[in-house]
Amino acid sequence: MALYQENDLRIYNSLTRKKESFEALNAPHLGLYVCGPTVYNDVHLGNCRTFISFDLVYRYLTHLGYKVRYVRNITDAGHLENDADEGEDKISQRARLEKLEPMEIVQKYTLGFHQIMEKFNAHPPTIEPTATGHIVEQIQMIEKILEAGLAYEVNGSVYFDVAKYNQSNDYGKLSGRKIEELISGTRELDAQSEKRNPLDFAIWKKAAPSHIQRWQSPWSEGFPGWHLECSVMSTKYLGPTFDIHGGGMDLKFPHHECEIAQNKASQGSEGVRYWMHGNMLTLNGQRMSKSTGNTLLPLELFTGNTEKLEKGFHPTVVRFFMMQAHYGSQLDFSNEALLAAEKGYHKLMDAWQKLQNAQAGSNGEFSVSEWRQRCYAAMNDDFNSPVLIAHLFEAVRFINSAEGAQLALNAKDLELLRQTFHDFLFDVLGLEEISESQGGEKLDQVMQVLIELRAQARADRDFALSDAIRDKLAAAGVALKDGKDGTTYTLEN
RNA sequence: GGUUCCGUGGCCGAGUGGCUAGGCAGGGCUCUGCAAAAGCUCCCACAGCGGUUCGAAUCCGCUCGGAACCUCCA
Repeated sequence: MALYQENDLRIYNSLTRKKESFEALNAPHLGLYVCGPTVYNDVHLGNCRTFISFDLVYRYLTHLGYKVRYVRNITDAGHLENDADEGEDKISQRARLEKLEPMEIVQKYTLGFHQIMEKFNAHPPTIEPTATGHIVEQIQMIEKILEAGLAYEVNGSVYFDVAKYNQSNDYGKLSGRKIEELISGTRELDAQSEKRNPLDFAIWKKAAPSHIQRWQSPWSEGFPGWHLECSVMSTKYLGPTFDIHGGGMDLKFPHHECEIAQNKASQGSEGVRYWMHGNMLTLNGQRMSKSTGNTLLPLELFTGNTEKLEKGFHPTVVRFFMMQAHYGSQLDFSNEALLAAEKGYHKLMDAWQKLQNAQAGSNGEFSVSEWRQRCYAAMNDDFNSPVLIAHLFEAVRFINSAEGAQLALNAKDLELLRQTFHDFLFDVLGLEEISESQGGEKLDQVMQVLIELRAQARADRDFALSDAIRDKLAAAGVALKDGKDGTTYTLEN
């Protein structure tokens, strides 16, 4: 029996605003779509949080035994900065600034994005389609929407007719908006616009003469609307109805709302059964955003090469920090919070080291099977990683309380504890052990020599010598810890 | 202005009606030659004001404060 059959996973569905029991459409197969980045710029930490959140989702679903097809797109077709008819798209703008071809920009920042996600130990999606690789399919979807009478062409551009769609559908159901309120909230439609209604959105845009990325279509030489690619690629790879669609909270409106409308208009079904939204990462209480410049780049964070931090942090520590908050909550980023997370991370990993070397004893108070159930219950409750981590720390306390290497567990329970701890720490949370010694085995051997010499000095009660060894090593960034089973060392990073 | 959400102990952050996570920091104790590490333990909080209830951080109302979205952004 697969794990997913014995676990009642509940997911907060943005569409219904409730936690719902998750039922896969075609178990064990499961379709997951996540909106990926627009690759015109370095990916910032806020972007990363969303992808790390959904990496947790992907990992847990996989752990439960689902065969997940995980699709995450790369937006590599330039889209306009705003709804104005003229203007330069972001990729072209960047290409001009860097004196590169648009596709060089795309390549450069796609590679950079992949490198960063790898550092965070985020699994790549199983399919990573690009918008420019699916122009034909996008044109086909536009044709279907036109056939359905829910779009209109003006001067080579095609717009989705939101008002008409809303006559028989509920535009705004995902984000809780009413079309009347949206209309009253918009500025007057300016005379230049080709749109019949300010809420209408472009699904094909005729390219201005200066626009570099352009494709031939039945309507004009131009480029697809931004919202279209996700509708097209999710249905192409996951089918007209699929399990989970994720993305950042900021994409709920209008992007995801438009996706629903496009799906319904082109195929009659809305496509997505469970909508999940990751919340924003804030910096100094404000959202990180490429356009406002309130950002922190992952590399700045890793190296500490920024005024916002005292020091650098290992990617897995940052990941741990993020895992200590629920994906649906806003998380504020600060130097202090990271320092606290770093210490907690080491405590967790030290316990894992001890657990690996632990030996079985006789059964005590700690019930591994009950504890294990609590770990699953935490994750089943809408991927509640902070509660899972709290449970892991319960196990840490138990592990640390052992006399010597022997735990108060029989061999079978010890193995179950080890296995469960490992599964959640590494497979589900996706944490990694920071390799302690960059010096590798050589350093380890040298350290063993020093530790033995110091142990001898202490046995001889030559504390001046033993303390000198300890102090000088500390000054060199190597901390000695005298435990019950001898001395170990850790390196400061 | 509209829509959504949040306000938890020194800090971060879970928790949707009673059983009051967890991490970091701080106090005490144990261990240790000393220190660190580790363990035990203490600090029992829920923006404010009303209301519902036998009982509320948790439900309702109001006030104050903050965030996201309503224009490209994860």
